[in-house]
Amino acid sequence: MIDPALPLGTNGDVVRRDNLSAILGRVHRSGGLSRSALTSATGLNRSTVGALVGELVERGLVTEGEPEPTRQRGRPSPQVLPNPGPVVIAINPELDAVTFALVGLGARVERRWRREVDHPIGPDETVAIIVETLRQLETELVARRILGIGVAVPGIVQADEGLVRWAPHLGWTDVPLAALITRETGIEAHVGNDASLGAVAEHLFGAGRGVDDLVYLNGGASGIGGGVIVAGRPLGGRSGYAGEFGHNRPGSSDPTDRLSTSGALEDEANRSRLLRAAGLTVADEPTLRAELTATASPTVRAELARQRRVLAAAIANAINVLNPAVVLLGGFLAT
Amino acid sequence: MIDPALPLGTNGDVVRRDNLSAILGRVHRSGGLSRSALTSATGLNRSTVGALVGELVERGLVTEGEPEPTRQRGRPSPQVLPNPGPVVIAINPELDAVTFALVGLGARVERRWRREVDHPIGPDETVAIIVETLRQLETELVARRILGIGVAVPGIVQADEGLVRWAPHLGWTDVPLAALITRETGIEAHVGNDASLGAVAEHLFGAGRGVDDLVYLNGGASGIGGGVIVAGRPLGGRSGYAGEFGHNRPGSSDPTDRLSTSGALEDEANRSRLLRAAGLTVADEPTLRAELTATASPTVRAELARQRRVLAAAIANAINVLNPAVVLLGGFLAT
DNA sequence: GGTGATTTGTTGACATGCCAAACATAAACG
DNA sequence: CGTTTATGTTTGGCATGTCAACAAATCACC
Repeated sequence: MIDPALPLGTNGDVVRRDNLSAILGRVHRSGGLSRSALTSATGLNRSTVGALVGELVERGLVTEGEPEPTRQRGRPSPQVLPNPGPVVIAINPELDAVTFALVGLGARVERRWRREVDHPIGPDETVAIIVETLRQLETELVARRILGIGVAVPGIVQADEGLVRWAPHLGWTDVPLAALITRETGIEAHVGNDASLGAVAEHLFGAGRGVDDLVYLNGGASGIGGGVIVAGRPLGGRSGYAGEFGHNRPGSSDPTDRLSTSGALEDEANRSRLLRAAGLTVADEPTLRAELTATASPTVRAELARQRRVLAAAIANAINVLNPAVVLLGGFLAT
Repeated sequence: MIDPALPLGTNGDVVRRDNLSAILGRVHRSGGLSRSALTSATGLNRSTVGALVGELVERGLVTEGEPEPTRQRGRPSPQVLPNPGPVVIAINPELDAVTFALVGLGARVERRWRREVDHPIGPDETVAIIVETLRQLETELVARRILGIGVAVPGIVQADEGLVRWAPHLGWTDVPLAALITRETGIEAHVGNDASLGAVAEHLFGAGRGVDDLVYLNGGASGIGGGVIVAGRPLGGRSGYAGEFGHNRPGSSDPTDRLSTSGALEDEANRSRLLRAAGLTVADEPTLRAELTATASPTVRAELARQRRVLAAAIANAINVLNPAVVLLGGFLAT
């Protein structure tokens, strides 16, 4: 009883789940691969892989297809493909709209749509929109198997509890979002920080594929969010609040780099400062980008250079502490 | 073959090793606990725990002792104690001395001694000192079972390869230290960064006991080292270089807080600045501490306050990113 | 086109490790 | 001193992965 969080013992069931998960995970991430590839990738026995794949087929999670024509000798190995049936629903509530996506195994985005909103919406209204949207899709969804709902929230989230602690952008505080959604829809729901989930996505399917230690910084309209992958797993911290790079105060060699009183990264380097410097009021990302690359204005270029310096200092700090293999920038930071 | 670092499959052997390790780890960390406590802590079956403990007894790693008198009903459960026989040798090479310790299971430090050196020593000389010291202890050690050697190096270390990449303090570069030691002594050797290992120690036995997410900062004579525990495991980063807080440049609200050109934490907050402010040239930790607490000099107090601010900014950054449950300070930082 | 080499799926025997249940043991309670 | 309770011990059973032998499917070579 000294340390309840210490690793527990392992028993047979755990092994099976582990191996099923290893197989399914690989199929999901690769979008389909041969059984023999699975055998060598997992280090398991041929017969074991056969049994595991069989179980996944039975459960309707994968299908086996024709072997890919290969120029190799030997008996061809059938492709193990993600079953197109089961889907999850991905939801991203933002200030101006709620975005939905229907995602199948293999990370295939089947559909994607937005529900615009003309005013900031609270949790209840968000859940109502979700319920309504699902109802509209009922005929389509009834034939499918819905595995779950995942919500990416711009704010501080306690993922294991499904709790939105604080989403300043949306004006939410202490919302048990996962529980609310599950109650109204009957579907298992999970909640996460948008930037953390972005980091996971980049790690599994994006630019950080195959890299087990990465830092992901995403510049949104209202701030800078971050996600960290450590040893292939998302960095959560004590209660899942990790990755708040935006509130960091990076040191810079030039005091004039500092414009805000706080000195926090997201106060120094942000989109609205760029817009202001460029003389724009509102602009989507491509427009802003074009303006910034085209301009010859020394003011704009200076502001760009300043933000780059601040950002670089913040990233340098992160690299010192986390030693990631790559640092990925998203949103306006990419610009 | 998409991602070789992904989790492999699990088979029977892994389960057994895992469970033996779970039991031994708990006994080691607690210094001894009852079999029934092990059962509930691991979640394994009574009979399984019995078998596992039996195997560990057979291997000479634990012993079973008299049950502790308890006021409970029921058959008393025997204590599972670390076997005092096997030991590891802990080594910490520093600028002025090499420190050795003989540590048994249960983290009992049996002996500890220093070999002073009057000049900076290279890797070969260090290994020679180790060999010589072991030879002196031969009569004592021959009866014991030496499980391994662990070296805590002040510098950047690639732990999995046993490689010291860069130890500026010692002047070492790219030293395959573990291999050298193993070659000369025939004993399995492991190498790690001193601050990282310090973090692990605090996590398992010290102030961070029972806490799975912590940051440990250690102020030494020549800089600031850091170690991070994430989800109960040391944070390594891509190649084990993580935790270099000392090179971070924290932002501060007051530009006058910045004295060095680099702005790096260990250039701003360090021991020699404190010594200089206090008007001392050399002092051990207690002396310095006494001087600092006793003094009323405004210069000294200002310097203390300044270092505190810089340190606080650095820690705040770390908290934002890592969300640890605790931050531990060691060395002069504690002062 | 046929034959052999090669790779991989399939099947059944086997080993291993954990669990569950029945029993044994040792303490506290009344 | 019997009952209750907690826990060690033993036995049998079950799940799971491995191994070896065999079958199937492809390529290479003649």
